Amino acid sequence: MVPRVRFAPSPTGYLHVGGARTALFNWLYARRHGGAFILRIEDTDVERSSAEMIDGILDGLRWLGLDWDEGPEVGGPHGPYFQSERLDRYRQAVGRLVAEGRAYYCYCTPERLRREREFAEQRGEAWQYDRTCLTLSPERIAELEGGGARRAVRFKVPLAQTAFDDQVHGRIEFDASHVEDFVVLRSDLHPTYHLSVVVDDVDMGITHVIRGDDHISNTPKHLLLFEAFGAEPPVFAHVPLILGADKKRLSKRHGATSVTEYRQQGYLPGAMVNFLALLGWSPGDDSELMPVGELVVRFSLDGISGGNAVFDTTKLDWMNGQYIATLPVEALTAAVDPLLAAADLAPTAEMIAPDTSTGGPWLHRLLNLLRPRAKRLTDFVELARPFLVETVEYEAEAVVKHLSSPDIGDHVATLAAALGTLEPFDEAQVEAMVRATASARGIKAGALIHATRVAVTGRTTSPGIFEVLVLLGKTRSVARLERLVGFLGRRT
RNA sequence: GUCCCCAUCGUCCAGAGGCCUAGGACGCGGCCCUUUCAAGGCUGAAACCCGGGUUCGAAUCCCGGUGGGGACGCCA
Repeated sequence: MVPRVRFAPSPTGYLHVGGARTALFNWLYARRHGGAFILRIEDTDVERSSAEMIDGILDGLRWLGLDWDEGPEVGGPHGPYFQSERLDRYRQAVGRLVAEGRAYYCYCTPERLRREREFAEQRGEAWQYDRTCLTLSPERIAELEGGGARRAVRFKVPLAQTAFDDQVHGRIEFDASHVEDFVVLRSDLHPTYHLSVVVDDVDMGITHVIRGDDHISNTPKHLLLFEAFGAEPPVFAHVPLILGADKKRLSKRHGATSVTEYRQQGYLPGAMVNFLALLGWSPGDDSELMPVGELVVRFSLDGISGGNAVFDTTKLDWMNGQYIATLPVEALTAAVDPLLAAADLAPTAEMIAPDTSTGGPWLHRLLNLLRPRAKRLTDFVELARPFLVETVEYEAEAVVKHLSSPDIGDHVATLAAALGTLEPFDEAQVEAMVRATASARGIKAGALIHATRVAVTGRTTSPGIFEVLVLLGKTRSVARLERLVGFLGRRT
């Protein structure tokens, strides 16, 4: 049997990291077993759904690389994949339930039900629908209908014991007496969630339902509906929830919760996928860094753990750094380029021109130098700034820390002169010259190096200074050293 | 309140009766490398929620407690 799984988001918000992980698990399962990953939009709540949210969710999935086999934009044999376009189907299914006596019309007003619930809550009790409308006399019904009363449809929950073998929790049993006669069709003729999921899962031939833990208590309702429709229920796997640092359900107040935000913050989709996969799942050994292809091969439902997981971005940062470290330089350049442009640091044509003598475009060499120092793509902007501006700004701290010695200007001037005639201008030669100059002037190499760093980057920190000098090239390096000499001269 | 799920280092996971003196990763401390910052290497501190069972033997099985989470809508 070819597995068919689905991700069924409700477009009432952006793609949440919890939703993204649910989608990922479904996708991994489908790809692992050569099955189909179906995307279905649960937009039956017209009040809260919007086209903008749908686009956001689709974008988020695409960014993560979770492609769907059936669903919006790609279509498929079981469409439509928007629940808002399947209303007739739901009404038909409900009609069948009513005809078979498995469901009944309910004329109770939402106000009355709400009051009942509030009373019960005040008494510290749970309240279940009292089945008022199950036993209405034909006369009373005629009266209500004649009066134009709005009616919803409720499922008549049978006296039963429901049970299922959850793939992550094992056997879970529920007594249906704890389930009230829930509404399946609202008075505005829109189906409720419970009805539409089951109808669609049956229609779309879903074999495995992988969803959040919060749906465990809904499962009995769904099981009852599958039974009422005479359909075989799918296999269920309820994955634990993602919590914030305070162990509360992850929400806005914990910081970024949508994948779009993480994208904007400079995270790589591969890192995000790897990180999310490890939240609540493990391959069974100590593997951590697994590209998506490996995740696909190793994914299994029984590797999903039962407890909730705290979303800790510290580890995500580390993982992102690992992915940045190994990203092909072309891809890295493409990812960083728009960020540089946005910061008014757009690389020039010469910077990206192929350079056979040095093994690659100048920009590639720069990014490779910066790479181990970046945790997020956005870090590259500040890291690269000194290399992409014409004149660097000297940070006050750097000036105080490394340019206080009275003779430092002379030392730098000497170095500038020496480097100006250096040939070839490569790392070994530059290093030898810097050290020789320091030695000849009777100062520590470190002192000269620090001053040089301030001259060429304006900062106290940078990649290795010899690499930096070579990358900048002789002309620019010397010019920057000389400019510092001028700066110091003016200062004193 | 009722029902359900869960419970190993601060965090994410490994562990499915003896392999556990409880392993890995992030983070944190130290050391090394070193011109700075990173990266990298080595290393240290850090946990089986509590109480009863079962068993020759329990982190692993059972029961209870406690704690955390979830669900109880004409939301999904």
